[in-house]
Amino acid sequence: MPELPEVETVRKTLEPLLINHKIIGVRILLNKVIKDPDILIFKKRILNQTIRQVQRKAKLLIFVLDDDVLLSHLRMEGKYYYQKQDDLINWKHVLLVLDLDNGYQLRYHDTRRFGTFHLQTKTTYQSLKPYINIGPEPWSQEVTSDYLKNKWKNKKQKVKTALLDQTTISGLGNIYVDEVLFAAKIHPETTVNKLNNQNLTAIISNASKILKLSIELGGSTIATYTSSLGVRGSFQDYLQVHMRVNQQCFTCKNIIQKSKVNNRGTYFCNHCQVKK
DNA sequence: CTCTGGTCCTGTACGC
DNA sequence: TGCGTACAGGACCAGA
Repeated sequence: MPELPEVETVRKTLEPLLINHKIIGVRILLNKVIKDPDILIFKKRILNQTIRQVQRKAKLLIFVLDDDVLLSHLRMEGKYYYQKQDDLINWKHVLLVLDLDNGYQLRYHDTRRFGTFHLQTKTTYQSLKPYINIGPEPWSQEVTSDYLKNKWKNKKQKVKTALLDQTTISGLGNIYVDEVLFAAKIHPETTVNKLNNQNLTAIISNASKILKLSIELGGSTIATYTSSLGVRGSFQDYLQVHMRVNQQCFTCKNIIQKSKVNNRGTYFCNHCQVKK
């Protein structure tokens, strides 16, 4: 589920619950979710640190502790539950548990087991993976049509693929890229070196607009069977193309198409979105 | 260097 | 009902 608006919704929900609570226990039920440091060091270092803030960059959650930051990436299916130690839960897909000093637990749940954690020091994490690979968010001052033109001038990548690459513009995933390209009237298979100034400006402004609107609406909830923290957004009701194959385009009434672009399901209107 | 496709996983939907 | 297959919102990595 989680692209930038969904992760922001999780951040906003978690921060007031966790702030100023100390981690007094840690349980790791699947070792491979901890990318660094080694498990034993991870457990020892995180213990007795207090959660001071919950931040976010693009899709990466950043739990700011006393000395370290805990970086959490939800990938496809990661969710958090905040429950008392004896509250019932289906433990099958819980991969990590933090015990807090107020009797509650923060439980990380991930059916597909793609999520990742890094514990790094506050002073260095911004120059290390995974943070360093995350480019600016669409509303960053840095993101201008000249910036994109420079990044893309010699590239033959399809624009859909280029926008999923988090190093140039961050925060968009498969849903929002389809929506941004529809709003910008650009066909997803257009190669990025063919985009003109107007196209680039339209990508930036629509990416900002769509992500901000979705944040206001609590993100999108698509095919989410378990609600984590009661987080259910409503942006899915405003989707123009994503998940609308064989339905009529709201703009021109032609039929929405679905194809694969670099192996990702891609929805578009081939009348409104002209290929260059 | 750029770009593509496979891969990590489990669960669900759908066709036969 | 059962089985096989395709697919799912992300990102990394090998290899062309």
